[in-house]
Amino acid sequence: MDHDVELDQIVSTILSLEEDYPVLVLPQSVYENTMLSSFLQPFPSSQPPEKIQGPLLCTEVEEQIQVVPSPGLETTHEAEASKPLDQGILAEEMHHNPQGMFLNNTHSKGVKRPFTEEEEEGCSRYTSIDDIIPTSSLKKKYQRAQYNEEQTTFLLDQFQEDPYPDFMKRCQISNITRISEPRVQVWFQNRRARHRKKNQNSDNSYDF
Amino acid sequence: MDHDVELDQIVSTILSLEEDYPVLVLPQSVYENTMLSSFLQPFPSSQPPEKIQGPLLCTEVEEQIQVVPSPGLETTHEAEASKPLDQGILAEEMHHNPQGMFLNNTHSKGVKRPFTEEEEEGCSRYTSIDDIIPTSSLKKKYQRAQYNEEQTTFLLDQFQEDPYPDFMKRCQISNITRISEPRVQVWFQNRRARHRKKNQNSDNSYDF
DNA sequence: TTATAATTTAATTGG
DNA sequence: CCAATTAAATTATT
Repeated sequence: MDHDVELDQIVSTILSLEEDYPVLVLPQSVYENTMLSSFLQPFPSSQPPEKIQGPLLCTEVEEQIQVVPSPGLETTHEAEASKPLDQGILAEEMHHNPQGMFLNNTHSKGVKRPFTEEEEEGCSRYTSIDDIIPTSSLKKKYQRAQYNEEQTTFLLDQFQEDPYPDFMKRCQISNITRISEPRVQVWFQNRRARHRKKNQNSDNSYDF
Repeated sequence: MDHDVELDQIVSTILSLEEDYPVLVLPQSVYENTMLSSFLQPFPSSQPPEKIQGPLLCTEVEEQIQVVPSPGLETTHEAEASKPLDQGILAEEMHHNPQGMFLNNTHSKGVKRPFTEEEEEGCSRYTSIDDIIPTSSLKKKYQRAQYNEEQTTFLLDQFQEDPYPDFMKRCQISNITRISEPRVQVWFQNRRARHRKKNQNSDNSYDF
């Protein structure tokens, strides 16, 4: 479980800056029926995800490795901001317009996630050459999340609007879906890879 | 595949200055069994890398994109020197890191590589959602090298000795591993980042 | 088995 | 140089 308190605080802080930032593009139905601000709240708990407890589903964890009691897992996103985060946040960057036109080569626009400890490094699955850690018993279990349909639908929707969400957008998505921001990032990476592979095949398949 | 003839010439030139320069620190076994000079030669081709043809592995490329015939890929490092290399030699400087600390950049020592054309692009921008994610047809293919174990072991060995090899050392490493000098530099950058991330809890992970 | 989450690593971008 | 992020490839889980 990569619960990162520091990152949660940063996410909370950056979410408080929402007003200065372009908001997520939401489905049209949202604008018709609902206030926009209500969609920046998490999914209502009235429809609890089947297997998801916190922001991340842990399929078969809470082994003996789980030591940290994970204080306030359900409310970490709403936790009070306690860090000024006065570095690395430049609200007005606008390298990207909502129509999907990128002004320069990079997709990495807007606010970037600061350097936080995530992915504890000692748990490499692969026997790297320099990792001379013979104790495979300490190896952490491979954790695989599974997102419910509500979450997936929302992610797919956002993917349509912007397959390269910056840190700010990922925080908003995280806040809504209750999926931690790093998992959101991984989801988009995998989604892009899948999209890329699909298009690559379709490019060459027409001459069959 | 960033084959840069001009850079190869520079590499060759600087390698010719080896006598005036400190030599790579090599594993102890080298001193016992082999002449030092023999290790400044490339890895013997008697053990050909499985998928590596030249200095760079191209997993599934050499498609229609590959246009340049890459003249003398295997011997570019030994090419005759033709450029005096009288520019870009600065010994010492201070540099600032985003964490707010000024570090004495004692790593950046010796000869530095002059600017080379890392050119490219001018690629057309994308307009539709499907084209935001670049595919191989639209964009120059992202080429990912993969170094074999012999190369990786040698690089790791050198990293242990000096995580900040200057241009001269990188040329030597390039000459031995048959990995182009820019790739060597990228490898060390990524390696330092990984090392930094692994023990970022320590006081100053910038000190190796 | 496929689908997909997670991990590793080379490469890129911008500062 | 560094931080962050990307693509590519692979591994692991369901």
